[in-house]
Amino acid sequence: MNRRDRNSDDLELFELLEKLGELTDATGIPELLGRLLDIYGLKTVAYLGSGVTAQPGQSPYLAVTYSNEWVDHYKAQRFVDIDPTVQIGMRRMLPIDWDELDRADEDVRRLFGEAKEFGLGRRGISLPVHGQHGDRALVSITSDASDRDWRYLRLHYMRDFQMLALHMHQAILRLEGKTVEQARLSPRERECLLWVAEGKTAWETAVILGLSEHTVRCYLESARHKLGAANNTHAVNKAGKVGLLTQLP
Amino acid sequence: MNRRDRNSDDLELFELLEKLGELTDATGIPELLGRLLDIYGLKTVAYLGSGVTAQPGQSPYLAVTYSNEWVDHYKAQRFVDIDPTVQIGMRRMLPIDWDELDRADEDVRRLFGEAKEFGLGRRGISLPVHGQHGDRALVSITSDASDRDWRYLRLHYMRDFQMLALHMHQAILRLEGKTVEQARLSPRERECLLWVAEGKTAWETAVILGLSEHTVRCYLESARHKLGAANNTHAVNKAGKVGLLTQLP
DNA sequence: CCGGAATCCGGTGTATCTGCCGGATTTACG
DNA sequence: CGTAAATCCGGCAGATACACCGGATTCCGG
Repeated sequence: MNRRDRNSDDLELFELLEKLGELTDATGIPELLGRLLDIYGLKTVAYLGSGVTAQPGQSPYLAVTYSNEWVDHYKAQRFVDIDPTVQIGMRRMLPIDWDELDRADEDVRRLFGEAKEFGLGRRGISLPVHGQHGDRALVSITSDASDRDWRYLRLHYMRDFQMLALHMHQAILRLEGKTVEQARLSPRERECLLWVAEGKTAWETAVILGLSEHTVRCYLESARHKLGAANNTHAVNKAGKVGLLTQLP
Repeated sequence: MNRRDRNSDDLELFELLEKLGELTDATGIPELLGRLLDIYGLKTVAYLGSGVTAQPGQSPYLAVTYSNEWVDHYKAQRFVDIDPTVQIGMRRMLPIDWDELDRADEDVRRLFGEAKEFGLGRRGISLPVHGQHGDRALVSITSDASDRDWRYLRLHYMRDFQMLALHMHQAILRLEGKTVEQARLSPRERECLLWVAEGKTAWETAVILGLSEHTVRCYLESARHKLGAANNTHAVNKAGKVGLLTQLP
């Protein structure tokens, strides 16, 4: 693959980031992924998000340039359970080069073998993304670059896609409506909920804040109503997801 | 400031990342921060980490190139409570340019005014980092670049420091020996906790999962013990922070 | 073969939560 | 000047959570 001029790539990167921030619905995502393939000379790009949708226990969010055949085959074979890029990648912070993965397992070698047949590149990188409340994503790219090029390219891929992955995750969170309906809690309501989230009872919270237990209960009730929560546990979960409980040092 | 050759900067970046990965004790950090100032022509660099030490409720981890006077003054004035770079930066995913911050507040203007007197640059960016276990960090850089240069530089700073911030955080986690005592919940425990987090009662959860109410209570009790939580609310909060409620099966 | 973990089920007494009733003052905003 | 929101306080009945007691089978690895 020919190395392109760095600065022209840079411009395209920043334009793409801007586009990601301006997306208004999910239909634009495949086109953006396609442009990534062109700009960086990649074989495939994939986004796998977990905890980005509102409902629990939902299947993960998927946006890929893979063929439908590969996606179907992957699902049918339950590859996700053994795929080291997912199993390892989702449990670390730094990006990982697929060359570093352990391929001792028979099933794993089969996975990579079949992946190649379905059009994935020989080289790959997966970049983990960590959101604010347990939401996570994994952006994986593959390439057919030569060994010599790869040594050089992988570092630049890691750098650019670290940004791209983050912005992509943010965009998808936004599109999935995770950032809307930000309920506004009063300081006292937030404070009470904060201590309840730490496992304190209403009585303990009252002592901590120097209030009557009944007052604390009232604040909690109010907070539940504002958040549309069925109980304190639900309220803590909802508030936590939108960053209302992020207490600072 | 003169723009340096991109590729030479790139090499230095990747060397720095490697050095960060090889650090064996915290004494090497100030030197690394100093090199960042040289390489990127910055005025200051600062790392603020929360939840990186083993014990909870500890004071945040700080590694800065600021003068001691500024750090002392900042603490004495309790600036952290009003500092928008911290208040906003710690609550978002994407980096933020200090120019975008709201400076309507009188105290905020005083903060930025005094910061300049103590040697911080006129321009700044803060980059949030999210770890796997609810740990967070904020890497802030300042510069005295001209308006024209800044427009160009900020994007490249954001890109390089996105990586640097991540690796810096990872290095500090490693040096602080942050034990990954990630509680391991059984699938059933996780499932029960998931529905309780959605506001369901034990009885409702039992119906959803096709179990007896008592069994659900047992799983929840077990989950509480594993997580060291005082009650279900506490357990949901703890599990949510570390992604136990959103991760793949 | 044995220990541990995961999957299930039942009961009981007490603590806590939740919803709903009532009241109050202060502050901010149009 | 009225209205709304935030800050506080009290009580009560029923639902729910919590801890601690007991039991069971299955599966996996040492």
